[in-house]
Amino acid sequence: MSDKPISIRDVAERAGVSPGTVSNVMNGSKPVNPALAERVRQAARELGYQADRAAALLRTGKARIIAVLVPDLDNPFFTSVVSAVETSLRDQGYELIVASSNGDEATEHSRLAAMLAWRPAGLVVIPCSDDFSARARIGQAGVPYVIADRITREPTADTVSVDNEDAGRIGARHLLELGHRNILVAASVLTLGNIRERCAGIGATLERAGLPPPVILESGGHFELAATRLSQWLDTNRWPTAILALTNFTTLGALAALAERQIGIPRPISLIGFDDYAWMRARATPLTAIRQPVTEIGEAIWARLKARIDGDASPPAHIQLKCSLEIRASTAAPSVEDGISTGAA
Amino acid sequence: MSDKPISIRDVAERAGVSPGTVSNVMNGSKPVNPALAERVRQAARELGYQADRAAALLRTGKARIIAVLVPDLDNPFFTSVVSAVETSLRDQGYELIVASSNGDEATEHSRLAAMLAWRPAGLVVIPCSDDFSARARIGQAGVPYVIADRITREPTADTVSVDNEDAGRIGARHLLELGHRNILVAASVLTLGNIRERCAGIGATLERAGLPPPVILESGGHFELAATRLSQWLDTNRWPTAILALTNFTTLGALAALAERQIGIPRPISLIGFDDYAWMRARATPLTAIRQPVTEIGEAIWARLKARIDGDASPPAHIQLKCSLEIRASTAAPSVEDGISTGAA
DNA sequence: ACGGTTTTGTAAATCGTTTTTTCGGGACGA
DNA sequence: TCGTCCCGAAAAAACGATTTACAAAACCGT
Repeated sequence: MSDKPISIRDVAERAGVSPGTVSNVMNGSKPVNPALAERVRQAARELGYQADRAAALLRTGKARIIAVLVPDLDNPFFTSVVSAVETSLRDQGYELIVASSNGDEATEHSRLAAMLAWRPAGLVVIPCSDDFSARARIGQAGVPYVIADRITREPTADTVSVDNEDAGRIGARHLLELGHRNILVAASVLTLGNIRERCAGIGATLERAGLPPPVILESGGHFELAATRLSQWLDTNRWPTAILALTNFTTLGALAALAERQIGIPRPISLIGFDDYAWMRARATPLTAIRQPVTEIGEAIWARLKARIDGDASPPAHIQLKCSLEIRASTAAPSVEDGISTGAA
Repeated sequence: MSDKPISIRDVAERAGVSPGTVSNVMNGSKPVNPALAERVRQAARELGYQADRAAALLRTGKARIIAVLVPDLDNPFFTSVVSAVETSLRDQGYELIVASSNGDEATEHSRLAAMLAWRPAGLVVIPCSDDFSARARIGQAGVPYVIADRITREPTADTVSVDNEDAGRIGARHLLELGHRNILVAASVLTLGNIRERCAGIGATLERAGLPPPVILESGGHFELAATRLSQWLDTNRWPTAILALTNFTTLGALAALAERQIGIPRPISLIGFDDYAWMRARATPLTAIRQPVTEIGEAIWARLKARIDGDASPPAHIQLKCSLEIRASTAAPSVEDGISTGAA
């Protein structure tokens, strides 16, 4: 419709001042006469002036943009983190640009490069693999960044994640207290540090109770894969009395496998899910779940990133938030014939 | 680390050419001597040059940015659309900036204004209400845009949505064929055009079968609200033989209400869900569902938007994609005492 | 009243790219 | 051989905001 977007010049002309003054009024970088300022604001309002952010960015070199790179935009955990970050940013005049690496390292590199070309003020990345090789590229660009979720103690960068070992511990402890001794851990992919840490937490808890390490089934990244792997496993092994899922997709995989075989929950098999979504509650037997505090994760990411953007130069922080156990109906003491009915640990 | 990002000048100097030539090599806007071009490319590679997109944007006036505004980044339907769009954009050198209006009209306005300040090449918006008042603002900015999902035949803009009436019809027809005569429709909010259209499709189908209009329960936007409203309704009314949910949240609400009361599915109550997610399948009784083709929606949005960006000036198109019915175990003929066991329509 | 300091707004430089214009040399025709 | 045309590359202008440098005016104390 309107062919020419209105520039600062138009506003200046209308208010009878110079462009520089308009800029000062809008950003408050220099004091200006209140009367003039009002005239400028008036003119800006009348024309519907919106500063061209590209021009501002070019001059100042700092965009009010935060780039977020996640492995998968269809995974509700990742999107909920994005959502939480977006909520935090919103009021502070920042914009969010997102991209998905699709779990692919090459894509991760190229998407990262593309986003960095905008010279964003900050970067949030959930890497798609453990050795986050794109790190070098970020460092070179000199952009403040926070690594979330997957990598927990990168020495050169801030990280925000949950306390994965503890998450494993609380799940394992709960099952142990119920009397379970034969636990199957449904892990997604063991090449991911956070998954390994969750396993470690489980293993340590079992060991302290004088039990052998748990059976860990690496069931893959997506739902379908997890479902078939778990199905196969159940068909070829003696059933456990409990399954402990380590991601939301493996939780779904376990549910699917159990449902397909018409295996009851919590008997003969108890199930602990990971993450906490509405669909876990909207069931005949609501799922006991290890809840990650997604909102707090988002807030922590933004708090850290904002501090860095504002010049904080303290050594890299490694924030770990605690998961909580939401106890519901999908876990119970094992049936007598299955469980070794010694009391709780 | 490296304090100064490398500019086109650095590349030009290293290759012994002028900045303009470098630009021509990179964008292919003008032919250059192959030997020179290679030297330039070499230099660019060595320095790791990445054009500053802000500067490019300032000059050309068109950013390779697509802005997406959705009502809620925690609703998997919206994020799956975002994801599908992102996938389509990725290879074409566009970036995605997202914002959530949180279902709030004021926020919708302000977020929209903020995003438009980047002068994006295109805009995708899922409005948070029917009378999409922010439309004027977009028109003024002269940015090509596509309205998705909620508004189906805005006269002045391209729209992409599903064929909501048909979605209602296929759900109703399925239930009718099974013999259901007492159907509860779990709508979210009737102020939304797409929901009203789905209801209309259901109503029309029932009417054609000589049946009275269905009971429509407006159960609200989030899961919790839907769950309590449905619970209350079930406690105070005679039970239907089937529930037809019109959004993924109301599907969850219905599941929760039924589970809480230990009401069986599909008997005494059948349930049709809306959208199709893994959690609908990973159940003892997998859910019959009306599936929206999210990937196709995303692709259609991008196709339309890309055409507009490239100058297509044809009259506004209103693309409607068909939903499909995924028949699973949650629907069955009503029990004899409940259903009027006349054959299918 | 005067010199000096502090405000207050303007003019101009600047950011890094793209694009238009200019320029120089080689090719071609007469 | 000279003039013209053409081509490829360099030079310069432009984009729109911010910011520095600067000029003018106001203000201060002695």
